[in-house]
Amino acid sequence: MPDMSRSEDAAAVNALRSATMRLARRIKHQRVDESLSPTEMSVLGTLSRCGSATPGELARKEHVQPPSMTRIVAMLEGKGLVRMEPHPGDRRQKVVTRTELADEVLEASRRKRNAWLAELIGQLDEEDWARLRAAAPVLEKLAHL
Amino acid sequence: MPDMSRSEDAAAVNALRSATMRLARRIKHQRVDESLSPTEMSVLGTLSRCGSATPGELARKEHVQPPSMTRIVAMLEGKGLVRMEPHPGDRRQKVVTRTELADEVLEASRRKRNAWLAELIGQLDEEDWARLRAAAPVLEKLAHL
DNA sequence: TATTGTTATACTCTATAACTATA
DNA sequence: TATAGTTATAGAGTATAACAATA
Repeated sequence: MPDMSRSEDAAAVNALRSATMRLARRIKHQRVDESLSPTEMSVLGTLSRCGSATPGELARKEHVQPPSMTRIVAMLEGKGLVRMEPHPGDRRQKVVTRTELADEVLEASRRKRNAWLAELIGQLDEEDWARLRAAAPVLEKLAHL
Repeated sequence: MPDMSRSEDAAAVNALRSATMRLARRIKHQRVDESLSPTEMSVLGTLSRCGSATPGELARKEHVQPPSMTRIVAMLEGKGLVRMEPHPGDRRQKVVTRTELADEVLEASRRKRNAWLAELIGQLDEEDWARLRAAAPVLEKLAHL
């Protein structure tokens, strides 16, 4: 396991943190649909990963309070991006499912952001890109830990 | 230069984008001072990198409208985190400078986030960490392009 | 006349508290 | 009595429009 008492390692952690934050901020600016708030997009992303979910589950996953999720989900439903269905077996709950339109919006968003990032990466040399490519799966692992 | 027509490269770009966004979101949650908004912290970070700046410059760098920056800077001044001085040579403008207290807050924030990230990285094996360490400077380069 | 910064005002997003329906 | 979701209301953060001071 890595030993953070080494100062080069501490410096690498610092570089990683700072670069990740800054890069993420720039990626976030690349929005395909200005009419969807970041959280609304994020909810669609969560639904894409997890399939369907109840409003309560979504609120917990997005770190948002239940009343806020009520509003967000109602907005998404109004835009035709999710469907609300009764929960089978518990009539208090509801099930939120994304529509095909939502998949299209998500795909368009991914495409735009990937294109922007690819453009940026195009300015690196082969060696740097090879290092980045090797680290991509590690970053993914880290993001899911 | 990288060739994005290769599908493995496109997949790596996608992984990079998604992992960066998710990791950044988790780092952002590690806040040392709940009384400072993300943008306020960000302004302090900008002042730390660029030294002093006028409200107009800060508004452009933070992608915020001038009236919003007026409010933010006033808030930071009220908290003793920045000083406002007259601009030498143009009496319309002002110069915003961070205080020593701001440096302390920034340092504490960096420490907390680095510690959190180091903890996460501690769960990787040596090989993964070596890949990540090698990519850190490339990510930095990318974030500043 | 153009530019910098501010004031006044409105909108968006989210939170807390109180309520309804179901378990 | 506890839980899922909603309604009502308030607060934070940002935007646009109109204004003052200076270039």
